[in-house]
Amino acid sequence: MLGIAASTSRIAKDAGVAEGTLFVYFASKDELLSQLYLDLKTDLRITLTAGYPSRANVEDRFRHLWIRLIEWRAKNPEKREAMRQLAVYEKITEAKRRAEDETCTDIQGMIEQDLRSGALREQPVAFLARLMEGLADMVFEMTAKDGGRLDEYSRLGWEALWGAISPR
Amino acid sequence: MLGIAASTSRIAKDAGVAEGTLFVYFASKDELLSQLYLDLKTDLRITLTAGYPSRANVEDRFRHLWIRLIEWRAKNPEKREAMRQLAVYEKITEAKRRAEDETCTDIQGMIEQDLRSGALREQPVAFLARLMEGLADMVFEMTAKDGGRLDEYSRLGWEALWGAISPR
Amino acid sequence: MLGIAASTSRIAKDAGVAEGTLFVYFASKDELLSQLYLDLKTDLRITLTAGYPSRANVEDRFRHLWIRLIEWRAKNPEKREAMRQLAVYEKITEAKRRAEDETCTDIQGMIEQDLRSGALREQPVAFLARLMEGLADMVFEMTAKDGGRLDEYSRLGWEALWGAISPR
Amino acid sequence: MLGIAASTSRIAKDAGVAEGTLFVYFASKDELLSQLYLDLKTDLRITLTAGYPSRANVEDRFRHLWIRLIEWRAKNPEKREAMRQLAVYEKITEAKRRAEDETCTDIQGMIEQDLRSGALREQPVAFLARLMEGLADMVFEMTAKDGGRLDEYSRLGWEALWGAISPR
DNA sequence: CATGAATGAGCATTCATTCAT
DNA sequence: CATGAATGAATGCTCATTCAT
Repeated sequence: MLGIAASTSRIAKDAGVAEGTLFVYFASKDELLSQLYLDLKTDLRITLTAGYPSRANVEDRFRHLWIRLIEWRAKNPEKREAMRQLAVYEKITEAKRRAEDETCTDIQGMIEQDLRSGALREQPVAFLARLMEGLADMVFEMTAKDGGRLDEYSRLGWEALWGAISPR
Repeated sequence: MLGIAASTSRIAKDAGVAEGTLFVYFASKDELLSQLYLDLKTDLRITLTAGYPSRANVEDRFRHLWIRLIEWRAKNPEKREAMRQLAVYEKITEAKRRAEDETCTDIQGMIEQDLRSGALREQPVAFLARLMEGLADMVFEMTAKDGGRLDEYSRLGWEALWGAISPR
Repeated sequence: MLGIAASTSRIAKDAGVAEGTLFVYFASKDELLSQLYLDLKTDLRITLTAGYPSRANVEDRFRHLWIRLIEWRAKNPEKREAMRQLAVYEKITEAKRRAEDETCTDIQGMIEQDLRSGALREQPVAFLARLMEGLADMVFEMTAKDGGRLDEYSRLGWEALWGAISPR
Repeated sequence: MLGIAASTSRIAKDAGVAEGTLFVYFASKDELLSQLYLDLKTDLRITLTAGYPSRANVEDRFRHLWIRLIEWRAKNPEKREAMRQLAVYEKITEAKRRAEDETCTDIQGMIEQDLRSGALREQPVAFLARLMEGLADMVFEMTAKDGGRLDEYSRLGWEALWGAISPR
């Protein structure tokens, strides 16, 4: 497992190194988890950004981000689970702040124009970013409960997202 | 702290009882946490339901729920933090299922009519409930970061929520 | 279970009294166990003594004791198990000493004459008593392993016993 | 103490290692106790076997085993006490089975011929092995009570043993 | 006397971290 | 730098014992 619960010995074994080696590179387990969190976030950001249709209209551009986000989670359930656990782990606050800064900077560049032009409801970028995450969470939770139908819930999530961020 | 991370000895001390006393009432720590989760959820549900304006239009009725939800969290930050941690704790699944059932049944009664009449976008009740929760999370996270301005973010959250659940 | 491992709460429940009541009658668990040990030993001694054929020859008299002993164990496996556990429990030494005194006094009366007349090999009564116990243990262990055949092993045990205590 | 009653922290302290170190080598306390039991049994078997006079007559050969057994116990009272406690501990059954198999295989080789030739009364090897053990127990118990005189009781024990296993 | 809720010392076990090699 | 054996503080849990009712 990639989560907090994994012991350092387990992590070391999975990584194919000795237990002590971990502490050559990370001063503590929390530092290791911080780095893991940052890596996961970077991995996700790269995925979202790749092939971003800069020239499309705002709805299509957001739909692109949404679809990529759903795909990434569908393909990397264990990474998502790890992120979910790390997100509520208090001892890596600094890493979370940095990760959010980076995510926001990324998205900021993509939508600055839209916010100014009124194509999106006025709102903080961080709020918008979290909204996407939260809705994606829901999509997968609902899917897990029903035992399938990801497409259906993905569409539902998109509608909620677009309704929430677009102007009336 | 009221969260998972708290050791039994810490919980006992906070509760003003001996460590062993905990296990007189709960067979295990997980059972204790399950009960805590159910209690917190019930506490919240009662708050939301109190004074519900059954006769108002759907938007006003939802705004009531939203405002109550924000108020509850503002007044009980430690309860909210506990719920957040418990929500990602896997060993109390059964308790979570029951809690959700109860929440959904509650809300179901309130909005069944609206879903049928088209006053709300068609969507699972569970989805809608989680959406409210998720948005409330965001409101407080943003507030915490900015160091205040709850009113502002509460309004922003409400707009996103209403945009997400009402028909276009 | 009647053994040491049983908790006081379990013992109390089995006895149909409240947990606290135990300590009205016994100052501590060890005292309770001591009394249990003495009671078990007395129970056994009574069984052995009942119907003792005082007038028979020494071999028949011992065979009587042996058969009774085997029967008691066969009928009361849980009592025997309790005694076995108590026998290696260090904190009830005093009770064990007393129990042995009583057992020996009993047997002493039965065989004093035989030891003096040379009908039995010269040996301490305690030794002889323990020999019977030890051989009975063996009989049941072997039987348990083989899954039956108590008669067979009982006969084997008797032969060993008689060989061990009778003069050459 | 080397027995079951000893806590892991006590065992660790006696062994001169940290508490955690114990669990590097043994998955659980029961595994530790199992290994301890096997080691003790092996230690004893080696002692008994060393210098066994294969060519002597059956009585002398058995007397050799008996004397060695008494000597081992006299020299290693704490080992004997540990074995006595472990013998009634149910959670190491597998270890006990293996230990007995090994002991019996050992003795079997020594006396197979004698059983067949009628130089020994017909009986299971396990029975015979336990008989020796039980008698040795008695010898030491009696000695402990009287405060000495091991020689005297050892002789008495031997006579009982030989009477019990040799043909009439 | 009888009760049983409350206690807290004690237990086996885990695991992040250290350090001699 | 890399290793992995050793560490010991911390954890969830048990249970003999106490004591107010």
